[in-house]
Amino acid sequence: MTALPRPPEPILHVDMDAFYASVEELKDPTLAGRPVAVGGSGTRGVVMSASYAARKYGVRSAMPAARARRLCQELVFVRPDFAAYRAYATRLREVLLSFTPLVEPLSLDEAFLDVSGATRLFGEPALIARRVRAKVTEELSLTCSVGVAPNKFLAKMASTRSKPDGLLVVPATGVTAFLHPLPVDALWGVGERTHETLARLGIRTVADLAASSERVLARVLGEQNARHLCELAAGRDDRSVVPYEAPKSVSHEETFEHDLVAEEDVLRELLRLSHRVAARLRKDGYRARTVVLKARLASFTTLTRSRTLRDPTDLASDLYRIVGELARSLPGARAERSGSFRIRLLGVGASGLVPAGAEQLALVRAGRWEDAERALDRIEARFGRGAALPAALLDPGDPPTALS
DNA sequence: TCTGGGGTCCTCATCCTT
DNA sequence: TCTGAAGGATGAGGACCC
Repeated sequence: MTALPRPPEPILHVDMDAFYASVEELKDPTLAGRPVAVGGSGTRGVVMSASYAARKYGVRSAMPAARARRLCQELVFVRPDFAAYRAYATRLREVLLSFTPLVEPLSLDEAFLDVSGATRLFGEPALIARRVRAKVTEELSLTCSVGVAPNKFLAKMASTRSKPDGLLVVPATGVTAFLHPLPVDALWGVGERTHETLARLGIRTVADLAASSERVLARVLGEQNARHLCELAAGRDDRSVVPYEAPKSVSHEETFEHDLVAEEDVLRELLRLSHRVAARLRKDGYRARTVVLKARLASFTTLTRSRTLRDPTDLASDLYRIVGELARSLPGARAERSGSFRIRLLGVGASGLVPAGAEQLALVRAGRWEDAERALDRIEARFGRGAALPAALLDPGDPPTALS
């Protein structure tokens, strides 16, 4: 059997419609058709996902919760349930893998597919896209939008333009006609800042960008960005669909309902975040060489500090020791007790990841800490997060709780 | 208007080694 | 031994994505 030639539009981008909000509507059918926003818990929240009924009022993701409430009085706010979203994402992945093994998840709710090897079995890419949409609806009771195009960037642009519940094919012969009339900020990678910069140069559409000099763009955007944007404006993107990529970093961060002022509060939160990051590293089988502290002050200034270790670690005690030192060295940290150093967000990150098995022979580790933290992992695996905590994270007012 | 959480990638500055 | 250039590693910050 001879292989079929590679089709001119072999890449699909599958994007679920209002994913988190739609899952919430499935969990609670009384929400169906009502304006729903996921996120926005507390006074400092933002909207993570809005149902299409909410979008009619102008509610958008990343919008502050207070503003969303002003736009839509009947808006129903739901706390995010990531366990449910992950469960649906797993089912979505199974559906996509039933068409091709070349599935590259981009986030919980979207993925690229390279279907060039699947046409003999399932037909032309556009037909595969229709089948994917039907099967997603059948298996998950959710809708998705699909873009079909010669490359990943164009497929992504196509799915965005087809939302909600749509399908758009960008033929290899129609790339310029599809791309050039679009506003330049429709391009992947052009956010608010770049949009402003381009507008100052009189660049408003993709056609304007395509007609611009790369040297002029490089002066204002940097060489790499300029080259990248010129490639996109021409519809070129040679990245292939990569089914699995190892993570490059792991982090946890939290914005507090009330700013932290006292040093002991900051350290307690750092300890908690260190345990979450370390548990994640151990669960995924990585150790980190670089430890990162992130702090956002009340002024919204964000500071990051990092330190690279000689020996990689997956222990919270190591992460905590380092982020604690980094926190104490922040400018203004000494003024904490006077109340002038207020922290709205703290984050702990780990990068420079290496597989945990790769350097175990080189390790002479503090055995007791490692044993203790692995015991915490086992208890959490059995009884859920927070079932066991380091003593420093217990509220002194809490009575001891028995596991039942 | 008042800004989440978890990521990736890029730029620029600085330090260190060759 | 000193000096300067080049290049890699590291650290900080910013922009962007969903």
